[in-house]
Amino acid sequence: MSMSKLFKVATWNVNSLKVRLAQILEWIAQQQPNLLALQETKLENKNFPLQAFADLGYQVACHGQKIYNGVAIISPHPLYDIQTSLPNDDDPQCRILMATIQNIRIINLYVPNGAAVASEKYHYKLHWLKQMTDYLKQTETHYPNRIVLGDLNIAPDDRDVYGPINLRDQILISALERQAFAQLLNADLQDSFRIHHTESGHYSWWDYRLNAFKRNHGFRIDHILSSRLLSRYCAECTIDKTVRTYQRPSDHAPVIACYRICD
DNA sequence: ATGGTTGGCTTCCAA
Repeated sequence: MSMSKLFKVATWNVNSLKVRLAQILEWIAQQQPNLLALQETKLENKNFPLQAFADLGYQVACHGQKIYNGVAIISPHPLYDIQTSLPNDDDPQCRILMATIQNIRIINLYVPNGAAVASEKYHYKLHWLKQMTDYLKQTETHYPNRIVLGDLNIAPDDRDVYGPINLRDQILISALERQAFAQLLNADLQDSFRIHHTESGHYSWWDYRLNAFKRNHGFRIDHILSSRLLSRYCAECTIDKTVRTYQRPSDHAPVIACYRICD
């Protein structure tokens, strides 16, 4: 008889770790994830509150800068082979953090937002995604157990956005972005949320403006993608929408996936 | 109709 345990993985764009620290610590204490990937920490590594996480039994790998961006991986397990950029990449923006945990290669991404279709930032986003996709395809066979997660800043199809007709071809849902997302999935990755849910209306981000959360005007842009081998063991994937109702919330809610892995 | 909110350490930029 083979024994398995649940390995709980989460991703959360916290929009400033400093502002959200108490919420994050409380959430970890409640959820006890085996892995939490954070984006938009907006914090230099030297200012990361390591001790607060150590007090909960968690260790941290972080890759941050002042004002913008910043990613971190929080886990009770040892973190191996940490990488903070793609090979031969000189991008000064802190958007990538990779580590191996429990024999699973974890790739935490804060994909560029893109600002507006056809803008300079939009082209940077598409170029960035192309570089990442090429890397993921090149390294596909090295990591049969792989999870790519984070704020991917793309709503993959019309089920993932509140007003697909009115918002057609806007940022986060434009045809080229969706094409880039599909290319990313071609690197042996499956959308864990869509393994378990096929219906529309589930979102992970709601704009702070215009009562978007109250009206459920959201986008599903935060994702947990896993290699096909690992996807077979994905038991569930949910979005913790309650977090968005907290006082002074991040504009994103955490996405959680659980995998049955062998002892 | 193209609105308005949040975070950072700015006199605006990014989301």
